[in-house]
Amino acid sequence: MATTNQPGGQRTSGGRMKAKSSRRARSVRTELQLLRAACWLFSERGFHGTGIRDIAETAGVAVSGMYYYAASKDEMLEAVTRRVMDLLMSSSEETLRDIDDPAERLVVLMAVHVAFHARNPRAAKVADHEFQALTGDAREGIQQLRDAYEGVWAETLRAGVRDGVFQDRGSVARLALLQMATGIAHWYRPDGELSIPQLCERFGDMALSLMGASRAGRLLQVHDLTMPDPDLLLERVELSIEPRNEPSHT
Amino acid sequence: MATTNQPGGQRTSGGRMKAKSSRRARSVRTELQLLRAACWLFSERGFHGTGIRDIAETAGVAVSGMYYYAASKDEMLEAVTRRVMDLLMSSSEETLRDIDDPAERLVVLMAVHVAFHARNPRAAKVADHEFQALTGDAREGIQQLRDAYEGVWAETLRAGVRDGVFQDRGSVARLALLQMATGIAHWYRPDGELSIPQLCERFGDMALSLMGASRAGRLLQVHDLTMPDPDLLLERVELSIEPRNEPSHT
DNA sequence: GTCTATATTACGATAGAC
DNA sequence: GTCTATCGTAATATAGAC
Repeated sequence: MATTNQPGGQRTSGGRMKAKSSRRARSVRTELQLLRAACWLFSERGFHGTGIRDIAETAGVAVSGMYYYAASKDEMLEAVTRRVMDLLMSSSEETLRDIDDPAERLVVLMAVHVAFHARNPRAAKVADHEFQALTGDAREGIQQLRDAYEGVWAETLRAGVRDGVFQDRGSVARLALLQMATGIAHWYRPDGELSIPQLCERFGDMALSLMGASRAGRLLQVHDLTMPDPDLLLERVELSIEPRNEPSHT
Repeated sequence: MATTNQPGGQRTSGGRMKAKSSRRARSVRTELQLLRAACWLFSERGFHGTGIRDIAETAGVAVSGMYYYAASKDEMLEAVTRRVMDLLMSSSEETLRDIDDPAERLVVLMAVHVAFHARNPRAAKVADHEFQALTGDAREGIQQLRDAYEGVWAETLRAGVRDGVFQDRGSVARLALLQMATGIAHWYRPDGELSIPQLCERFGDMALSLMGASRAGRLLQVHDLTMPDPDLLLERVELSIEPRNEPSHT
């Protein structure tokens, strides 16, 4: 997860802010603080509602210092969003590995999605709502990531319908499932009535209910299925740029 | 729905932009065009991403002409949002009148919510996502309307749980139900696979499934219940400020 | 790597003529 | 009621010293 920090080291990137052709090394710490500040502020005030002065001040650097790490405000938004989508995708695929049963795949997908959104609400909100402020290639790239992620859900639902485990509720079902879980980023609080594992189970149950999941004429519940280990799950959805506390600079 | 337009007429307001102590009358047509332009642009680019020049140009008036109708950009956002919440609330209450059964109340609430969001996606997006750009009293006022609306849902679910018709899934269920239907504003297209009445029925079924709605040991479906007349429903959710087509000025 | 200082444009809002 | 013209500020981004 940590990037190399050797002088002159070429980073292959893929989610990080663009490497300029500079001979100097970059401070990993500063880069992280900038992304965290951007993540926090974009989620709190929106992309257009956030000024580069706000980001720089929150991160504790001068405005021009920011431009050593990112070529523009847009690039910071892209960096935050791409990290979210990358981790969401990779943690899903990793957790789905070796699971074939459609019902189990659905509750796993839901558990990853729920855990991610509860654990990284700020970053998730940015990726879900602010990414549309991007334009051109950046937006297209993010859109492809989103499509790929939704594709995994679509395949899982289709397989379940084919096997007769799920009712066929069309693509509407996928959109409804994703939307209801994504909303968690807006209201989840660590001191709420449910812990993250409990939230995963409840949303798993709701997903199975919503798809009318049944086997041998009996309705399925999460309780009947094998769930991923909660600790492992929480570890997999850990995102480094999620702001840990309200920044004191503000 | 139409406001009086007599010179010097005092408007009691309640959702409209503030009446200044002006002796001149206001053009209802211009006011509507301004709100429509604001609605369109706020939904497309976000509140902070929209300039007053954009709004004025789209509405076909000079920038200063706008300020004859609204004291600030904030006030326009408040006006749009308040109209959304007012209509959502009033159409729900009207359609719920004389319906006591919790399961029927749930599918009616869902039908109104779905129809509203499919029919007025731009306005709904503004009310759902941009209202947080408001500050102070304006924000508090809108928040109260939202709380009141969610309260109707909460009561309905609680009654259903009390009667043993719904499973108890806590407040999480309410949030999930609202969220999944609200998402319609993001993806619904009039030329999609489902018409609005069909969408209402499908979401009604999903809501019943999600709540595990059953009576006499048999799972409930919308098909088993009385639904409001689709035409009447669509008429009730008609919002005057929803932009009808993409503005040509842009 | 990070800073101070500044260029340049866009923003929200207003004054005052008609 | 709607316009043209403009004010003052804040925005993004860059130049160049250290």
